[in-house]
Amino acid sequence: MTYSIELREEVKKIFTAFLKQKKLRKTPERFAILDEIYSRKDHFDVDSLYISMQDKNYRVSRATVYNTLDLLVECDLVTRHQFGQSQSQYEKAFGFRQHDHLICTDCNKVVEFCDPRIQNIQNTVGELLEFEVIHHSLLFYGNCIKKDCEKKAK
Amino acid sequence: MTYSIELREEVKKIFTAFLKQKKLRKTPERFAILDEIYSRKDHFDVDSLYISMQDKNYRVSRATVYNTLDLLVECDLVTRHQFGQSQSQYEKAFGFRQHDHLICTDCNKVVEFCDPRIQNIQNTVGELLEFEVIHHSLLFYGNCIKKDCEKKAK
DNA sequence: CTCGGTGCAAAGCTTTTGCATCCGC
DNA sequence: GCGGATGCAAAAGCTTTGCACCGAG
Repeated sequence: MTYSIELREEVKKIFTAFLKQKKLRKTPERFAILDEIYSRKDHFDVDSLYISMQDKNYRVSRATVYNTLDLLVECDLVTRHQFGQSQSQYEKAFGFRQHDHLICTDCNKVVEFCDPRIQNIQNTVGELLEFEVIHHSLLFYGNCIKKDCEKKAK
Repeated sequence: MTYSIELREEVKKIFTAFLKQKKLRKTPERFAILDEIYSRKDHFDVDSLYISMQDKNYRVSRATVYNTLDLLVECDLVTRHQFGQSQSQYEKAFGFRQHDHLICTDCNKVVEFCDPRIQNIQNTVGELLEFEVIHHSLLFYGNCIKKDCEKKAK
């Protein structure tokens, strides 16, 4: 759909502007990684992103993936999450409304939700404790009820 | 203060009951680790806990610390947090009201706060998405305003 | 006495770093 | 052409695992 293509063009412009402002180079690797991320629907970890790119015969090193992800997080095109304990999860962040996550501790499924009341809490807390809150992370952990939840074997 | 001692006794009873129920052994190491955790005021990571115990001439291995922490998390006497990206942070969890955290991205200071409205959100979301929410983690990231915040050198 | 728990060190995994080469500017 | 960026592999950090020995039940 054209919407998606327009979005990806806009995202490229934002990244280009960011790189220019930071006096960094517009390398093909950086844009290939950005493109791959925005072609994905969901959360992903570094390794699956890396492997996807290998599969498409676009050879980038893990080091470059990590490096580029840092830049994309810095310019708010990508969000970093810490759902489990081990590796970081990432997610595209532009053009999608802010949301939080519900994690099933049995099947590890991640479901998104959105509740405007979080903003109120953020405002209250920031004011009360004299903090300027930039962003937040709200995770609910629990179990799917009557859903296709299959407990993962340990 | 006596309160604290009573609390620690109660915590030991809970852990003992948990171990019994799970048919696990009540080893001195396990209780030494529990005791060390409940003598601490704040959040801590595995390594600082390990070092504290070495300093007090109580020799436990890192493996035992990890193992015991897993048990303590399982029986809800300890909470595991993922504030940054690297290692897990832990915190005693019994006898202290549930709270969430505000993290300064400049100086890494962690401040606690408590807002009952989170419970409402949890209820709504759980009902709406048919999840049984067991626990949550709400993190606000931002900067201290007019406080003793010193940007950490990179 | 049994077998779960511990300590130690080695292995595992994710992420970072060093260095030679490459290429955007 | 210069200096930043990449790729590769090696190193670093946190956590887990394997194995022999120890000690709680």
